[in-house]
Amino acid sequence: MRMTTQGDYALRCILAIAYKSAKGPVAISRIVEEEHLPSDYTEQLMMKLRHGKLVKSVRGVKGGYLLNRHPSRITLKDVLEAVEGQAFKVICGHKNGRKKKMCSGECVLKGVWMGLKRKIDGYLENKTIASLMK
Amino acid sequence: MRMTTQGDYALRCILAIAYKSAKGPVAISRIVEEEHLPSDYTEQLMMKLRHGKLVKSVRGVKGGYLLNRHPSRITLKDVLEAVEGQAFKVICGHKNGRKKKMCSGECVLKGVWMGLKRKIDGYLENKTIASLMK
DNA sequence: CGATACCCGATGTTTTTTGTCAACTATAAT
DNA sequence: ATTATAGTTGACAAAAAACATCGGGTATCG
Repeated sequence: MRMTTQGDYALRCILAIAYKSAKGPVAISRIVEEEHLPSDYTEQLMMKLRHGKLVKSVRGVKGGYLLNRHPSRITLKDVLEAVEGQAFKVICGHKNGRKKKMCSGECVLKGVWMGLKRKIDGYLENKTIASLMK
Repeated sequence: MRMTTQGDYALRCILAIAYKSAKGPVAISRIVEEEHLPSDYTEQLMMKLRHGKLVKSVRGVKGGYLLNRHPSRITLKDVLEAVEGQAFKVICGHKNGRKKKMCSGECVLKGVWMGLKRKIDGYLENKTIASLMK
């Protein structure tokens, strides 16, 4: 099990915007410089955050990104889901010949993994961008 | 964030051995058939479990694997660490030009990720093979 | 000795993750 | 209006991780 840099990057971006958007939109170029992130990749992530309604964009000169709601109403889970689909993906199953066969109800492990997922989701739901800013 | 099939497979194997080793060692061939796992790959995983001292092997005809300690003393974390190094790997950092620069102390996110790691490890430490057998 | 089953290193394939590129559109400032 | 800035979009490429296979070994039982 491992985390992805995607999630880490996305959180850095959101956090940077939360801190610096008081006087207008924050441009990707600025985030990228200050956080030392790969610029085109970051752009993609910002797109996902926008599609996930976590940020809104302003185009043109002086443009950039703003948070779409108050930092206290954006959880880490929201951010990770926006860029990764799910904060934690359970892949419980095995190959049976050629086709993948997912676990059925009787599978003990499925329960374990889902329990873990709940734990992880719970942790991430209870941390907001605002809570990281203190 | 996602889990790996490796971890899932390894747990299935350990569980299968726990259930079936009463009358002697359990062969990989048997586990592989009953659990529908890829056989050579499973062999690799069993090797890792052996190096991690979770199982012991018996060679030759009628050979196979046995648990190296009581199911109640093998946690899921033990198993995952044996095959994956760490149950949950934190990759907190970013590229700065060419060289990777890891987070320093001031990094807020590092704390978040480490907190999550603790949560995950805790969950996995508190589940034993025995507890899955009920 | 022969059949079984673990041992082990090397190699190959697939998928996911990470990163790059180029052409486009909207906006502000001049 | 023109130009520079900055987001939009989709396709592509590289790297890493995960998943899997292969082949030649060694130990043990019958």
